Amino acid sequence: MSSRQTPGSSFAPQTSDVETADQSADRFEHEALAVVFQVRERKLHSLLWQRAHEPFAQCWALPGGALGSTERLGSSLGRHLAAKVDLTDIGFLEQLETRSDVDRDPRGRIIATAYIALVSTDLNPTIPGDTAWFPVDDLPPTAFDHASIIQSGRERLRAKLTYTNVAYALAPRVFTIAELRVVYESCLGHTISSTNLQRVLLRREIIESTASVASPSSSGGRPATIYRFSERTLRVTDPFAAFRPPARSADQGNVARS
Amino acid sequence: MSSRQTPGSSFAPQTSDVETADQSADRFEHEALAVVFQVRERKLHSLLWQRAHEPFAQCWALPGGALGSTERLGSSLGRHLAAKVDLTDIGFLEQLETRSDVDRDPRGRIIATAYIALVSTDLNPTIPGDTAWFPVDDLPPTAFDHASIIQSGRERLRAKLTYTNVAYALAPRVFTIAELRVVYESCLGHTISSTNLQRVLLRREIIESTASVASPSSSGGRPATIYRFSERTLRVTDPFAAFRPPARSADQGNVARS
DNA sequence: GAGGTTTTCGCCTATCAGGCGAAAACCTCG
DNA sequence: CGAGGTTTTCGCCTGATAGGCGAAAACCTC
Repeated sequence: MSSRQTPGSSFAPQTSDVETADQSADRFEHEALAVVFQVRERKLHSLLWQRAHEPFAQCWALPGGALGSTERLGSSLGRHLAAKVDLTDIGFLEQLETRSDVDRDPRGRIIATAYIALVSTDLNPTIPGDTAWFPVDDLPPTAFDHASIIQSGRERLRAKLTYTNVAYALAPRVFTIAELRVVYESCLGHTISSTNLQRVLLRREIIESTASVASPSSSGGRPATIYRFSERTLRVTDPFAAFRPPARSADQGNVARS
Repeated sequence: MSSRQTPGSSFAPQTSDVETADQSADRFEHEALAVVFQVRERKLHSLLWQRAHEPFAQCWALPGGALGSTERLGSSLGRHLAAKVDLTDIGFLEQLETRSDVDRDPRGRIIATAYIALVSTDLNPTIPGDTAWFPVDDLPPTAFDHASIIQSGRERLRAKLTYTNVAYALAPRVFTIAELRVVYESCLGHTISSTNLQRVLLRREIIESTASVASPSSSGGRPATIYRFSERTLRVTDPFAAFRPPARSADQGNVARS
């Protein structure tokens, strides 16, 4: 995460000035990669693609591809994903990090910018024969630095679940608390109580109940209320950060005053 | 922050396969940029560099430079910074984001990866004549998309101050609460009480008191205790995220169904 | 020593996460 | 149709944390 370093060592100032960087600039191949997350069978999965040739033949790699000269990284990734998966809509796409290690690719110098993509649990896109979903806790042999990128993605997702409403992109449009609980548990990697999940998300106004209730399953039990996300765009709902700005100006009358 | 987009539109699947991306790959110039933050005179400043030639002549730009073929982005940035500023040590350097807009640079296609660099308040590096510190709230005309990058950096810094100990890279090695307060207020953009600042940082064990006290200033007043940061590497001290793992200290709460 | 200044500490409150158990609302089986 | 089981939902409680306010501490100058 925190890529620290010690530039204390004196770098030899180069003769080339930034102003004249265009004289004979190095150029690099650049690829966009996607860590596509989806919760399947109570586990967080990532979409991988099996390489046919060297290097890393038979190993599994993140989907993505080379950046074209007329496109941005985001749309390049959308293009490559569309060519591989019939994902009509990816609920969330966010830049993760850029890897520039000189030897990260044996074929040569290729810089990679990774994105996080989230797919709703109610989608099951048809994928080519050389791609598959893998539980992030049980990955096959992976190519390049992709395992490390997936790990970065997991941590980012985990953190964002706790202080934003990103889960809207992982959960179906409507859901019960029990269903949403599976999504959160799969991503966070530990159990959470549905009681607390409901309370926190309702208090933060991340989710809201609809009028309808779920048809009770054959196992009996009280039918669950159907909920939906109040907003389907990323919102930071961080009621917990310290050092908040001073209390607002004259606030509107609070009702509950027992 | 949240780079959303709508990949719902159907991308035309391209004929080129990822496997054969090396047939005639596009190559791009790549530059590393630094948003160098320092608190000076109670305001958050950023180090900028005035361009002499077109495009954006006379405008101010982020320091940085072209990536070389044998270096990673991080060390490339260290090299360019060392050539421009005599910063013996930058306390913190973290990748921010990569900009790939096709027309972000009129000279041609240049991809830029921005970093955040933090400089301690007790340093006053000598800088070349064409560089200067500017308050981030009062920036001069800026070049390219650099103003927007600075904005991203501010938000990242602001967020990280509230749930990590990054402030160690902005504050001097030892300090009083009053001095540290200036750092926090400058970055956060609003006043905070020194009482609360001290309590929160002590409880989180981000800072610790030393034996010594400050020599009282001429204005009188009780001499302040000298504090230091307990650690000088990034640590997330987020006592506030929701959905924490169950309190069991014995077993790690895995998703194993109860 | 009196008065002013700055820091530090204790007391208090509000808010939030989270545990626990009871009540609600459904099922199936006898 | 009622008893017992299941799942969801809600209320009550606790503990931890952010933060406001004021008093006490520790220094200065006059």
